[in-house]
Amino acid sequence: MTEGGLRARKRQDTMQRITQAGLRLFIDQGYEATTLDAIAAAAGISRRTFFHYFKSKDDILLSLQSGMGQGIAAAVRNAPPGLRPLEAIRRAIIDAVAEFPSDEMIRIDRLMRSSPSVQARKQASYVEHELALFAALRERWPDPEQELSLRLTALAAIGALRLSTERFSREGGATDLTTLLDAAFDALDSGF
Amino acid sequence: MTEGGLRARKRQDTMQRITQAGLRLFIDQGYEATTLDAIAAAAGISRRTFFHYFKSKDDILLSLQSGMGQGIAAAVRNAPPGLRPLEAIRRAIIDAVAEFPSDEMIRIDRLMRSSPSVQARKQASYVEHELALFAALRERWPDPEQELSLRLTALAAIGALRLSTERFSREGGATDLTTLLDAAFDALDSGF
DNA sequence: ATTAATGTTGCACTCAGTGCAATAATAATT
DNA sequence: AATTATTATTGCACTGAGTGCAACATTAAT
Repeated sequence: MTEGGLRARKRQDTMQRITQAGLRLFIDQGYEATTLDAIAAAAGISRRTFFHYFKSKDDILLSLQSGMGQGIAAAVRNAPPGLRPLEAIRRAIIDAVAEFPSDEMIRIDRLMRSSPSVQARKQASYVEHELALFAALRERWPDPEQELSLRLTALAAIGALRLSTERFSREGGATDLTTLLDAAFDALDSGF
Repeated sequence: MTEGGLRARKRQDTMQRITQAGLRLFIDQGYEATTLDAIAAAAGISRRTFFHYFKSKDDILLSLQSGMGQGIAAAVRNAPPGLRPLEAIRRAIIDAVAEFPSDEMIRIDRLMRSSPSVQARKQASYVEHELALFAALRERWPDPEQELSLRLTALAAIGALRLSTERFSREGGATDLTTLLDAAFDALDSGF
């Protein structure tokens, strides 16, 4: 899985340095107040090089959340038979979420809330998650008649994830994220 | 309702000039290729003054869609008794959407899709709509036990609106928006 | 008519992001 | 091991969005 090339290793290393330098500066000085020059300097690269690793300043934060959509979709694809879609998604999401350390999640979410543009792009990334999940659902339960329903299921499920994580980090982790997710999916189960 | 003051009238006038000039330029040259200088010049104001009317270039497009959330929420607040929340919302949304001329809606949506940052902020504005709708639902059906369910109802309903309008403009208006909305709400009615 | 409040503008500035061309580092080839 | 081809890094110069400030103009209030 891990490419042994020197290039790949260096690249991974640099990317991590950027992310860590960015996070530390964001936490210390605030997101908007942190310039790309500062991040690049702290990461030991030039300002210009930064843009070979990230397309924008926002992407530093966004990248930390980006793997989740694919993870959920993959888990749904491999869901055991006999489950309703919503139940398969519920398990996939709860598993995927368990990967992330709570305190980091809270810190990142706090940062995201501090910048309107990041906040907006975060919402857009949820839509990406919806689409990835929907694609997985179509493969697993192929039925042209039910496509709209599946699309809405994906929307509601990612929405449940969004509400739960939002409340989780707003409360500073007071309630267990799994508990919040269970409550949300129970509510979805009982319909509108 | 209409303030007779000269200031207010001038202000409204200028705002409209900006919006129209912006739209025309966006359509002609593309969103990204249109600079604020060009818009300001076309609207007969200075670049600096533009920022007294809009907080950003994105807001020109966003403002065209901004009234809807409040409209839906207001309609829900005044919904006739005896309706389930979802049914009240369905009617409110269908009414609100009927206000907007189809072709303009399609043109604006096309523009929004051309710019990642606008696209992102559009998703964020849907979240605002969700919250406005949720606030209205809480007033109309106050029940602390059901808050989560109402929050998810708002989420799913605005989601249905999002999917429907998205498909509507992607197809260039091939299917009537009301038809798409009815299908989406029917799907929501039958649960997951 | 005078004063107070608000709107408009220009200027100078910061910062994000991009294209380009030169240079340096790694990989592939013989 | 030396050479050649790829790919990464950097500096430079530029565009364009957005902000603070102070001067000036316009509308409103007295």
